[in-house]
Amino acid sequence: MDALGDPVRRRLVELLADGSRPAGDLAAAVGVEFGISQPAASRHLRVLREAGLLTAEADGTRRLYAVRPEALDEVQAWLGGVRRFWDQRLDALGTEVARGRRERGAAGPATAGDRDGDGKGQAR
Amino acid sequence: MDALGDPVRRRLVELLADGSRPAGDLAAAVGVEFGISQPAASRHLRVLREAGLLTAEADGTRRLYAVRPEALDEVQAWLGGVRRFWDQRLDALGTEVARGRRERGAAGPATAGDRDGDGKGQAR
DNA sequence: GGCGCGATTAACCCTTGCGTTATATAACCC
DNA sequence: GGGTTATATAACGCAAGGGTTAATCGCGCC
Repeated sequence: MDALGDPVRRRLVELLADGSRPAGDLAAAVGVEFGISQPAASRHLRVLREAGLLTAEADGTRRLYAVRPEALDEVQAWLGGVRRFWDQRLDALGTEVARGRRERGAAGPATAGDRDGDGKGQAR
Repeated sequence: MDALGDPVRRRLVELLADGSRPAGDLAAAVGVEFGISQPAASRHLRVLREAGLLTAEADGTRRLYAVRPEALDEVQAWLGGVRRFWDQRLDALGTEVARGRRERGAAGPATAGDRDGDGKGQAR
């Protein structure tokens, strides 16, 4: 999660949200968006790889990067741990916010659906 | 989310997961855990506050800190956006995939560097 | 009012991290 | 083999972040 503290790296992960892409592709994207060079992007990829967030698969002369879902599970698990208290508190208020949340495990795999809006009437 | 890139700050958020606590309390906790001084902790709190992750409420001579749930919503939203692709992929294959993936990793945990064949069809 | 305590801010140092340019490695193509 | 392309590494400078100690602010208390 330390690796996600950098906007460039977050962007790289975002770019890989829809599937794997070659390093050069990614480097070009963040290069134009952040104005950084190819080696810089390469090192960001390295950091993400070593942090376990991405995987690199050699494909001829290219390297295909992809996100490692398990890593995202860990992030989500951490987030869930922190949110537990507040979520149940909102529950007690009778809000339906947490209605959709039925994660039974710590890092429930089926997590896509439990995203609700933040329309909580926290009048505080 | 940049603010969460620091382990001390993540720990502070964790400490506030169960409710609000005074600054001195938090400073003592991370102070003993990370071996940092009280002013250092105070500045971390400041960063988190300015990042919108925490709120501070004056209580006499103390300052009660608490997490701001909306901020966590944003993080979760980002995560959801990135996970969309794989989640729907897992959904399509059924939840068994996640379980099967786990069982297949019986020989070795699939958390470290185990890149199992996630035959991803290029969605581009 | 003066004092003590909790907390933040100021001033400063020093390490970390990110950026750059230049160079190395490796696969493909002729 | 020689050249080209794709990616990674090396070497290095510089700005930023985080740590410390010392000083400041605010509030409660005697």
